[in-house]
Amino acid sequence: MENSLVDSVIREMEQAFELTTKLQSLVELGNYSDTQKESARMVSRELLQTCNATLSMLKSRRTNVKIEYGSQYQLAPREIPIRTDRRTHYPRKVVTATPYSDGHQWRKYGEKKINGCIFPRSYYRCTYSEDQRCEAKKQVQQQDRGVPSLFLVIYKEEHTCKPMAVEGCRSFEQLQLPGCGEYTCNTSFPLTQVTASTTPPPVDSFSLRFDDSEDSLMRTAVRSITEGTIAWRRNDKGSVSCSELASADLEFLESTEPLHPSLSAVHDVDDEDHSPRSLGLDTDFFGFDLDDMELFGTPY
DNA sequence: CTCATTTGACCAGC
DNA sequence: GCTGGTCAAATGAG
Repeated sequence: MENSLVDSVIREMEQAFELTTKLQSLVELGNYSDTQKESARMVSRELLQTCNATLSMLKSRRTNVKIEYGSQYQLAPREIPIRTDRRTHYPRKVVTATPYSDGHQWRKYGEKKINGCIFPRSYYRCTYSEDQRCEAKKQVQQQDRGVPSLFLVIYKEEHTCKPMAVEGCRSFEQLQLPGCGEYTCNTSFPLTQVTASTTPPPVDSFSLRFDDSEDSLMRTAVRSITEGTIAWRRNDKGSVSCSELASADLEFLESTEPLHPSLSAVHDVDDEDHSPRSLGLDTDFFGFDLDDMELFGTPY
């Protein structure tokens, strides 16, 4: 695809991304039943997922295309820093509600009843263990307690394979919240997915919402962003990307389990009309790292 | 027919 | 001998 056309499609998709986020906010604020809100949430998540997947594909294509000097849509390819996993120590223990959707493909090779546990332990190895000599393995064991069901996942050995795209899987750039635990976060967000095609309004605060699937309550933690904690980058086309948010201490206003699978990271902003709106990034947590007390998930 | 899962057998470490 | 991890034949789904 021609580079300028790719850029045009990217801008349209970014617009769709932003509009979906806006729609999501409107639904949350609107006078709808819980069922209607849940349905809307599901649809908007699907939309954001689709936008994100399309954007990822387009951007990866664009970076491979030589940008012609003087092109109408000349844009420096946005650098999307490839985050290396700091959790390189193995085995790595994770408690998650979604043990089977971690972005990799696994093949089960055994199951064992473990002493003192109600549920058996399942043993998986990477689907590409033979094809690509990938040594990655994991053990999955449902916890005896926990509603909804929680699973202890022990990862052994790092993936060395290059997995094929899995239908329905989200992009795997990780959104990490180092130091999470006791409902207090010291965040360092690689918010590379948050973009806005319009001139950015000033950012006033940053909030995290845990979408509690148990009682459908939205619990919010809000903390003002202090000087120097956020880096909004504008380019000469007026688009903006938030690349990093460092050292914003967050404390949750209400006690809630940190293990629920959905989290929204929302930047509350005021635009020129001083009407609040949000630039959002939703994340499905698929794990809670017991070793590092670290939440991680995938933005979409 | 192919491939993934299931499940009992086997093995190593303690 | 017990326990946890892996193997491999049987089974099932598509």
